[in-house]
Amino acid sequence: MLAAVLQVRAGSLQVMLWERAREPHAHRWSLPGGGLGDDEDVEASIRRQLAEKVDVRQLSHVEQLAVFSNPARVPGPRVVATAFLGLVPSHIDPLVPSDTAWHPVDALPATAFDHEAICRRARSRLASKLSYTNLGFALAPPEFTISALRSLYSAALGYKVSATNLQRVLSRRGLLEPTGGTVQPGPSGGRPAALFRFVSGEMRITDPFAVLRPPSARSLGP
Amino acid sequence: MLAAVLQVRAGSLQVMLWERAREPHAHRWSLPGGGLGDDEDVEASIRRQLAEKVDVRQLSHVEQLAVFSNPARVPGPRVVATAFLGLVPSHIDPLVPSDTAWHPVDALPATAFDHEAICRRARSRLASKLSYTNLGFALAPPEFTISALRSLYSAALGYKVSATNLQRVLSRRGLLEPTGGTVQPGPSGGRPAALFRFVSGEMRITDPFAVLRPPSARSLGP
DNA sequence: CAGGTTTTCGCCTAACGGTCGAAAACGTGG
DNA sequence: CCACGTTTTCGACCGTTAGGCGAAAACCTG
Repeated sequence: MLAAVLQVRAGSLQVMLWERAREPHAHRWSLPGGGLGDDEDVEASIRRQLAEKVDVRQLSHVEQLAVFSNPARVPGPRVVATAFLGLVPSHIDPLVPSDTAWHPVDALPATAFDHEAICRRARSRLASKLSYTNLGFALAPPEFTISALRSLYSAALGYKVSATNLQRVLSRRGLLEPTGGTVQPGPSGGRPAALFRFVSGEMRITDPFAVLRPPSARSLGP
Repeated sequence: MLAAVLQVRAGSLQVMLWERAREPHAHRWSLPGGGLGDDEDVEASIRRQLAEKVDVRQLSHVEQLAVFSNPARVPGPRVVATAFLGLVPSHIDPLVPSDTAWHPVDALPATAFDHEAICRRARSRLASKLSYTNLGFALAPPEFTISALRSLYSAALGYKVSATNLQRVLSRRGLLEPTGGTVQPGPSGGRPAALFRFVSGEMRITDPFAVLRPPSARSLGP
């Protein structure tokens, strides 16, 4: 039971790690996690484990990633880890214990065990799902401007995206909705930016390729 | 450690199940699987378990599906199951033990535990991946006609697909290649069908939405 | 009010998928 | 051996989508 909790912080995608005090792998950085209790499923368990590090109500999304089970992944007796991906919206700054800190995913410190591989999997899962789902809602605050959303996507994906296209694509899929409000421009001026929200907090997938879908089941309405 | 092994047989997507002889859930149908050994990872383990049912060399694809961990999913002490999706190409008819048989996924017999839910997950994963990867290679024989491929896709997806479109889409993505050979028409006549193959046996994904991809990283060639 | 900045919007083009119908290439029956 | 049915293949057309660009809108400062 391990979780890579990701958040866009200061313009880069970061992961929550804690520094191990004891062997094995003392002073290396490790993903939060722990053992499975008798009366809980893995989802409940990872939420319980994460509660020791952050307020779990701040987690906007949690999903299974994969099972890591190499017999040599940790020294000593074999430990099978079910890895999770967790997301925190960018407007929140969770209070974390003193042994815990955020690290940019493309500049990780020395990590324990196979946790770097798990982080890579989490990044890649997030990047994929940003493209064909509305998972962006889990990274973004309730309301945001298009340029703010653009920087979130850029940070999470690792490359620049076009604000024009981002807005058009998400709108056409029916995922984005204007709130009506606007935001005051910065000290350097500029047109006030309009505020948007994601239309629902549930996960919705836009079927990647309609390829061979029956005409009735097309992705969206007008 | 459980696997839903799927194959298109007689025009429908079917799953390999074995009939339980003993309690609990005697006479109900169950997915093959078993416990994890000390010196193997979960992939190796599920292949070892499946070897008791089929020749594992006939498995064209195996991947992790999800962890099923509801404390009440099986009676008695809690069992956490890592579920897998396995695929067998349609030209093979594996020899299976006498307690084992294939069942159409949309007409399952009485199943044991939560195995029906696992089958549903396997179906849905297969359907998704057929749309945005070249996973079709794992369902199809080495060479096939477009209409044969069309019926494979139709069976696996659960709805009719267009042969014209299937060929164009797969070709455009660079996944399909003509072998040059043709097939004799049936007794009722018709133009001889050309033979095709998938260009490589490895898994390749066609990125769903280029949405915000840098121009360089576009999906395909010329 | 002129110049700079940021956001928004419309237009153009290329690519993709859905559909249709014609043409190709075979068999069969008269 | 020729007309007909059958099956596959291919080209054409159309609507939708995404990428890119540039103009216009709306604000700031000096």
